[in-house]
Amino acid sequence: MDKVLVAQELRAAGYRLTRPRRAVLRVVAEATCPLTPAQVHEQAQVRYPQTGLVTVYRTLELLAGLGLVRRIHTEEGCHGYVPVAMGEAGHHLVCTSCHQAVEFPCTGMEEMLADVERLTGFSIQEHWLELFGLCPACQAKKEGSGERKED
Amino acid sequence: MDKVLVAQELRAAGYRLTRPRRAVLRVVAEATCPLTPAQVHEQAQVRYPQTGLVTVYRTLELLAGLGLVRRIHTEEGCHGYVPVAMGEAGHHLVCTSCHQAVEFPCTGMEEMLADVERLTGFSIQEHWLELFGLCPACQAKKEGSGERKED
DNA sequence: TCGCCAGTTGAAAATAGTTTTCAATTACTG
DNA sequence: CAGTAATTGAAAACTATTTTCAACTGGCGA
Repeated sequence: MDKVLVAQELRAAGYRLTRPRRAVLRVVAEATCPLTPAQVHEQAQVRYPQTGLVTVYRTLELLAGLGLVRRIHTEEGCHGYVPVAMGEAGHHLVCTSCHQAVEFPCTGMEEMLADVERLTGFSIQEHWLELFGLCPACQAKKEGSGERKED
Repeated sequence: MDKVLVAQELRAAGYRLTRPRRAVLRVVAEATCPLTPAQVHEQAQVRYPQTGLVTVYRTLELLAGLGLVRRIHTEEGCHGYVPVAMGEAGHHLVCTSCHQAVEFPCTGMEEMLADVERLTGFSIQEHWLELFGLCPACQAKKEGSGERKED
């Protein structure tokens, strides 16, 4: 998700492009794993030190409402935000060791949903799939350094 | 999930079977949709009025640790608990109108996971799939009474 | 360019959710 | 039935989030 584009969308929706918003925007856009509001705040202050935590909350809510970032729930840290590109279609694959999150090609989901609709009579509106596992780097790390670490 | 069996497992794990625990146990066992700690507390007080909220938290944590109830995250209400039977394998299908949650037959998940592992190099440990939609009853309700309601 | 002014901000206070502390209570054992 | 350690509830402590409000500022029009 390009930060400039996001900024334009903000403007287009009639919101001002302020310094703290820029900072928050950029932090989330560059995130590679879900960030809590507190983490976003900390990062945002690197770019614009006066940034207040309250503004971070407000901005994240705003961006989420516009669909420019995605709010997700994870086991540790209940509220997390990721760039839309990462959260699109409600899928993500999270490394349980380094916490990086990546998108993944999701094959066969349509059929599965159709099956479930057929079998249960529900009409499905949305789905949300999270996979947890070890990324290639962390797998290598564990094998390399003696199996012992459990994070 | 049979409440009696859960009670036995608790005992087997070396914990006492107290009145407030019984109450919490039973409430969660009979739940048909995810309950927040506060909701569990409210329900538990019907069965044992002195039940304290603190004990509810402690008991839910205990039961979750033993794998007797499952802690899940939903959009509204971040922490929710459901009977294991309902949360097994990390799937559930929730009605966005009446909030009932049901299990569903999950076809093709194995292959999908295998595909994702092949394509990303991750080794997947766990998955978690939530589907949101309208149950048959709520679909009928909406059609019947003039399309207007949005919950 | 300058000034206006509604949208936006940060600090502090308020609220909500969860955990810790601790003395009193209670389920289980003998 | 008594002893005792696990468990409890109330209150206090924390943490996360939202609201309030006076001060500030981005972007428009002159």
